[in-house]
Amino acid sequence: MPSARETELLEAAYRYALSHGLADVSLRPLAAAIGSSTRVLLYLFGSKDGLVKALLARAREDELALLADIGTGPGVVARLWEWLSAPAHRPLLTLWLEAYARSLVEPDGPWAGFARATVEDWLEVLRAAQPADVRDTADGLAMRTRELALLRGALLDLLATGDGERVGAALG
Amino acid sequence: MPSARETELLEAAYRYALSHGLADVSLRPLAAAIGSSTRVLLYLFGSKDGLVKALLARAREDELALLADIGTGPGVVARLWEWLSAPAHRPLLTLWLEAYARSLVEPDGPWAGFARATVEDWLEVLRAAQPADVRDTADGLAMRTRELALLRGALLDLLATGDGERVGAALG
DNA sequence: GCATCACTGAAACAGTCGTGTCAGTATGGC
DNA sequence: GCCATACTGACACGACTGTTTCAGTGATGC
Repeated sequence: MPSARETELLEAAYRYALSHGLADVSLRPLAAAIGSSTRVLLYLFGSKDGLVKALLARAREDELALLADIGTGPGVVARLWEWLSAPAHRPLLTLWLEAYARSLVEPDGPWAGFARATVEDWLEVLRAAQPADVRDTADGLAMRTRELALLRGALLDLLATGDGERVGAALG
Repeated sequence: MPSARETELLEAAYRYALSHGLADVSLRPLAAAIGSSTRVLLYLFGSKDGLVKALLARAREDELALLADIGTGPGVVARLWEWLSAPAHRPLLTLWLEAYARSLVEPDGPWAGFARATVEDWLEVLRAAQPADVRDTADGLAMRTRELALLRGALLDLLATGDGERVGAALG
C-alpha cells in the first residue's frame, strides 16, 4: 500500500508525464519539476522502471474508470467517441498512444503488455454492451473488433490532425 | 544528392531501425552494428537528428511505394489490408507507429509532421479510389476517413495481439 | 607528381543518465 | 527520553550521450 507522500508524488509525476510524454522522461528534470529529488523518487519507487510502471498503472486507472462509467447497451460507441474526442482528454490519449507504441517496440521493461491489455479492456466493454444473443457468437466478436478498430483509428486521425469535425462525421 | 556510401549506410541503418526501433537508438551501438563509426555517420548525415530524419524519409519512401502500387478503384481497402497484415511488413509498421506516436508527443525535432503527413497520404489514395461522383462531396470525405480509421485501428489491434484471424474477420 | 576530394580512425569534450553511499531530520509510539 | 520509521539532502560513481578536434587514408582528375 502506497504511503501518502508516494501517491502525492505519483500524482504530480503523472501530471508531468501528461504534458511531457513518457518516453524520454528522466529523473532529474522530473524531480525538479514536481519539487522533489531523484533520491526520494528512487526511495519511494525503487527504480526508474518502478516509477514508469506506476505511472502506466496510474494512466490505466484513468482509462478503466472511464470504461466503468461508460455503461452498456446501445450507444456505447457514440459515448466512447464523445469521451475520446474531448479536447481535455487529449494529453492522456497521447500518452496512451505513446505507451501503446512503446510496448510494441520494446516488449520487455515496464511497458510490457500495455498494448495487449488495453485491447482486451476495451473489447470486454464493447462485448458487455452487445445484445445477449450475439455476445458469444463469432459475428459478435467480429462486430466489436470492428467497433474498436473504428474508434482507435479515428482517435489516431484526430490526434494527428485535430480535425474533430471530419473524423466525427466519419463515425456518424 | 546522396553519395553511394551514404545510401549504403542509410540502408543498413534502416534495417537496424526496423528491428531495434527508432526511439532510443544511439549512434555508437548503431554504428557498431552496421560496421561503421559515429564519426562517419556524423560526417554523412550532419547530426543524429539528420540521420533520424533520413531514416524517417526512408520509411516513408517504402510507404509511398506501397501506395503507388496499390492502384485505385473498388477493393482498395481489401488490398491495403492484405498488405498491412502481411507478417513481413510488421517491423515496418511498428516503426511507423512509433514515429507516429513520437511526432505527436514531440512536435519539434526530426519527427515533426510525420503523423499528419501520413494521414494525408492515405486519405489521398482512398480518395483517388472513390467513384468520381462522390470524390468531392462531404460524404466522400467522411467515407474515406472512415475507411482509413478502420484500417488504422485494425492495424493497431493486429500489432498488439497478432490475431490476424479475428481482425481480418472484423474487416470483412 | 600533385592537389582535391570523400571518407575514416582515435581520442577527447562536456553533459546527462540511473543509481548508490552516507549522512541527517522529523515524527510518532512506547 | 528513546527508538524506529519515513523521508530527504549532497555528492560521487561509472556508463553512456551527441559532438568536436586532429590526423590521417585512398582514390580520382589533371
